[in-house]
Amino acid sequence: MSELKPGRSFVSAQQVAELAGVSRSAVSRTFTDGASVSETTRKKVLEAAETLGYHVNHLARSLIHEDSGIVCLIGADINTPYHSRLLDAITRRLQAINRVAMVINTSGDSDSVDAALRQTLNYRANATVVLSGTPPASLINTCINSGQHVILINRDDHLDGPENITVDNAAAAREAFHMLHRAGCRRIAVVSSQAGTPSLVARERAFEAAAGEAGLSVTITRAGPTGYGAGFEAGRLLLSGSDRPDAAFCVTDLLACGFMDAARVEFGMNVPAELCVVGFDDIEQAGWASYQLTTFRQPIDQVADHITKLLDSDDPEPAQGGRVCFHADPVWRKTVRPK
Amino acid sequence: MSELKPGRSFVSAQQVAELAGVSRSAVSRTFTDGASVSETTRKKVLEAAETLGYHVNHLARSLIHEDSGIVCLIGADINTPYHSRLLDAITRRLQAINRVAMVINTSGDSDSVDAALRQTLNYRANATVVLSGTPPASLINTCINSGQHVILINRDDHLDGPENITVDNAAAAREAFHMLHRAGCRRIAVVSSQAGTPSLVARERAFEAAAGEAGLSVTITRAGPTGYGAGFEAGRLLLSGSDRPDAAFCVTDLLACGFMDAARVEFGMNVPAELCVVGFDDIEQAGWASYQLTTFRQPIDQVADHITKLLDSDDPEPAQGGRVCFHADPVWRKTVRPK
DNA sequence: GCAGCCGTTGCACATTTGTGCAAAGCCAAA
DNA sequence: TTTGGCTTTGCACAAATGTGCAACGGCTGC
Repeated sequence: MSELKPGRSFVSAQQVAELAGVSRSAVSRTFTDGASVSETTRKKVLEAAETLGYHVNHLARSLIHEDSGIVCLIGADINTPYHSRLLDAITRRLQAINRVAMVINTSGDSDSVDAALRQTLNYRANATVVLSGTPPASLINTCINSGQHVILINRDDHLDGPENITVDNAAAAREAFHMLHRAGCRRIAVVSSQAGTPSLVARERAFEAAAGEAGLSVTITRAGPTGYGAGFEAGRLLLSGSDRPDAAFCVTDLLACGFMDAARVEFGMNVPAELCVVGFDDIEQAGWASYQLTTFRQPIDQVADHITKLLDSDDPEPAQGGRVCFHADPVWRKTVRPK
Repeated sequence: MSELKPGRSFVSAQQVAELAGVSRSAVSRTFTDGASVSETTRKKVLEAAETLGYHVNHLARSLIHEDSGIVCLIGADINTPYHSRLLDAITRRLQAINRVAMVINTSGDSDSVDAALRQTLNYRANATVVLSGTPPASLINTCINSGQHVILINRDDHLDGPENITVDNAAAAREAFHMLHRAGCRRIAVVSSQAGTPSLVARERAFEAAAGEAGLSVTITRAGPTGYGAGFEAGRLLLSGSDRPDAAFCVTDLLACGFMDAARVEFGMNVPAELCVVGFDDIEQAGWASYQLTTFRQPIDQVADHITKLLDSDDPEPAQGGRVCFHADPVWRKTVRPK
């Protein structure tokens, strides 16, 4: 008879079996879908499990199956509106398909992406979703060789091997330019950040190229990290000069909010009469009455759905790897003049 | 000789041992701190592990030690500024003490807190931190009996057993009243939500009580869930009447932002000249130039530090269970008239 | 050269679970 | 009653790891 002191550690199937008067196998089969147990023993086992507070040890279960049920989400800046919404959408869907999310926060030191990917491997995660940051290729290969899914979001590097989910930043940025151009804007600024993320760079480049095709040149300002403060600072710099821009494409809604606040509070400007603004992401604040920001909606639900499809083993027709690209649709609000 | 096809599954210590020409024990000891291995075999093992892409299986390791290194974070609305910041702070610190965070999102169905707590037990989590929601007492007891830490944040129920971390909502709400009262406000509204969370209720009650002591009565409006939209709606309702309030205590910054926007955009009111506003949480947006909201700062870092202290086994003097209460300090900005 | 000591190594067992295989039990039909 | 078939059950092994114990090797001091 095993020790039965209830106060210290987890209950094992052995203890349940002894209390129920059956073999440990019977306990195991009771908690395994599709296994053969008679109704009477099942009942005895469930009752014993209930009184002892037994819960199947998924760690041990994962030793046998190759499926741990764990999905690692690696990302930085998860306190940011866009990232936290993405995290919310993904975790919710993962639970719906019986996976559990392990979140690794790579804000802070730069080499922590390495450590994060190693954790992923240590815990035999079923898949790894990289929301931001640049993981070293060697570790990615280890993940894939070990049979893990690796899903990169908004990374244009690492072409082969991992599954890539991207947003068509270039198309949206071109569309942003034409929105502003059609509104009559000719002195257009681009407000970006010093982060240099592939997404942000793609938006800058495509916007600049579209402007070039229309015979316009743009000035790009990168006043700090991708956030409200950098947008505000960019506004202060750009609008204090003699030839103010009449429009700005902010590569992020947070930058746009900061930029608009600088324009209105520091310079008393009227948006969109004197200054048109277009953002990117469609964070919640973009819809607030103080901003009413015209922007592009990140296809967060589509991205999360696609991840689900990649990982759901019960899906009749699971999506296959490679590259997927979703479109970011414009959201018309009030920071661009109509017509 | 084990199968050595690299393309399918995880590498085991056995395979590393065979390649390095040592026993499996030597491999295990190489990756165990403080175990006795000679420098030469350690080197051979590390080299073999590197070429094969070996990573210690933490699941198997956790079978032996009782320490899985996993900490479950259970919460809803993680896309909200306050919750996402809390999540960010906690995950960051957990990694610093070699724990990994498993996030369970309980937005959605109401009974998902049960399921979340069961997951916690299934994965033998070292500890469970409940950020929001009301877990059933029976499951909490199972967690504690199994040797888990259970940490409840901002829950005033469940007094014994789990460790409680709370914020002194009542003191802050009283202070909020006196700030408004001293500013000369006499027709004060309380803007709350239909959520009925213990924190929110505590703020409402304490504010109302403080007003009562000063001989004032307040009207409480609950126009929807705890968010910008409900604050906006509350503003619309409260300010359209004939006797407008001259101040509002919003139990959340999000509500305050919505309320202010309604006041300014829908009614053209001037804050703080005609209307003083006090919020709670000190989310990032409270500091934006458009709001400059006077509010109370959630002691997020203190809470996260305390959790760390509770869980860090290396800590020389770990904090002991029971109840801890942190103070929410006022942050003076510009939505309350000075003097 | 030999005894003693210390660092290193391998064997075997422990952790918890799922499952193939064979035995056993049960029910019905002949 | 016996036989056949089907369900249920227990044994034993598998998964990957940590570790106590004993053995082994090498080094040093006498």
